[in-house]
Amino acid sequence: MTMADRKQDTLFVNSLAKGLRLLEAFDEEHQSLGLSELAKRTGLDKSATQRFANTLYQTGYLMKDEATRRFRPSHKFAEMAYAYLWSDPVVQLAMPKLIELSGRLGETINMAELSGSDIVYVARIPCQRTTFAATLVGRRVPALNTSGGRAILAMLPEAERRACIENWPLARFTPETTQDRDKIAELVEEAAHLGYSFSRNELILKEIGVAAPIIGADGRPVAAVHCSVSAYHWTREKVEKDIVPFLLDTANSITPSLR
Amino acid sequence: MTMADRKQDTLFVNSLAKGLRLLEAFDEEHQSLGLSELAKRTGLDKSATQRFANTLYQTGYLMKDEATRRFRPSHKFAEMAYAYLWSDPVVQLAMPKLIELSGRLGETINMAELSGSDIVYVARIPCQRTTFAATLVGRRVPALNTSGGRAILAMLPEAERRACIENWPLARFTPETTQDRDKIAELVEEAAHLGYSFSRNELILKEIGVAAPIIGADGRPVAAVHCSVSAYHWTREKVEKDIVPFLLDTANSITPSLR
DNA sequence: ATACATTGTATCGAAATATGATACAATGAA
DNA sequence: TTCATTGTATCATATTTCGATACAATGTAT
Repeated sequence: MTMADRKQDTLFVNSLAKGLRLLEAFDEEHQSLGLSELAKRTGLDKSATQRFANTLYQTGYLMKDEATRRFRPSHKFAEMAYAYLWSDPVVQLAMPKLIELSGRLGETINMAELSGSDIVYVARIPCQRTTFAATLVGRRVPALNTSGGRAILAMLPEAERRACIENWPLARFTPETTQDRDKIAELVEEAAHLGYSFSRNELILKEIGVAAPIIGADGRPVAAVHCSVSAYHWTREKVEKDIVPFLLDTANSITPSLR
Repeated sequence: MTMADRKQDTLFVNSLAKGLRLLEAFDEEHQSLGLSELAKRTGLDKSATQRFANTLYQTGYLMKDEATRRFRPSHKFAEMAYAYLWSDPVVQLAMPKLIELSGRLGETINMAELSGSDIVYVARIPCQRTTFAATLVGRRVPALNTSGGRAILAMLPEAERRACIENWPLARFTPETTQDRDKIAELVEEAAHLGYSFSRNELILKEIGVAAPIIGADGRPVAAVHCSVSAYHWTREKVEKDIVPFLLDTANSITPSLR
């Protein structure tokens, strides 16, 4: 449905959608925004931006630095995450098992769910050496560039898999981030055979990632458990020996039933 | 500003505010909601609820189970948390230090910020034995019922402190949750002297909590670092000896500068 | 299987609400 | 100081939302 169609749709409240656009204007590069920057980023005119920003401020979604007049996301953003995490049966099931895995391995454990062409981290148990961005829930990363995403992809039917690999966006995080779709196809193929996916230097240099898919009750992959270790201390062989068995075990034990 | 005043305010977009009410309708007791339940909880009529829910669905904020027609929060909720956490200078500063502390103590570490009369957990590093709700970012708990909240309160000026203790809401999580405001005043007083706050059985039975405040550049408390341990393995004395020094050290090292 | 209550979906005229142009104020840079 | 930029306030207009109503689908009790 295009924007024009929505204009006609009497069940679509444009004012709400526009207001939500303001919330989405805040990201890594835009931690705080002034009114005119907000207008630019949302494509709304000055007056509309003013009204929506004010509304979000009054309702507590945005904070306002009275000195600079700039807006920033508020706690409410974090509270919303709670509502989501609490409601997600996979998270409920997984959490204790992820903690256990983290205790056993002593390394960073993540869980991510597929959201469109990205994965979204929904659980993170950091350890020393974990980079800041990798400690925060809700981060979105293109699925094709992560072991987690590729582990999930590997469990999809052949045709679907292929289409995703062709069309989904790629990003570049390090000089080594895989940009070649044929190479990604290979990696996914490999993951389909092994039952887990391996990555190196994709998001951060000298980082090794292993991920195993979590399969839903309908047989489709819903998420991935992911372990991230330093290439200074680990080799692929050592990971396969000391991490993969536990990782697979954990992932397999998290199989959500139909409600 | 009351609802009636807002009606007059041309800078307040009611449609946006109403839409946001739907998002807030989801909490611990309401993981998924049907249209009429949503209407009941938000106080909107059937048609309005229909339009707003549909809009939130179209924009990806709510998921819809096509079988049951019930709505649920989506990943977007978690992504918003990322925007917030990323933008918060205290979180940025604190995260690595919290991880270090967790590594050193081997116990659950949290950080919470004051939000009105509640504290909101913005960072959580769980360990074995951590209960599910205590692993999720964004949880809101009445400040008076937590060591974290009381540690923050203790750093406020006398008069302000007193007013909060008189007026802020209390909840009951266990039979032992402190309900007596005089007792709470005592505990806050103690925290003001010691520089940290101690709790027992407040949120969960057999849980001991210690919390130390983080002071902002303006001298006012902005957050608290919190450590939670089992009363089966720990006593107050042992906590004071083996945990408090490190906790205070960590909290003190997180002092955000003015931008 | 049938009737009934409940919940969700679709439509539309009326009117309240958001619109966005504009003017003004405040800030900060030259 | 002047000028450019950003934020704030106001208002007539018509676009949007409103909410009553009718209809469809679901599930429950008889």
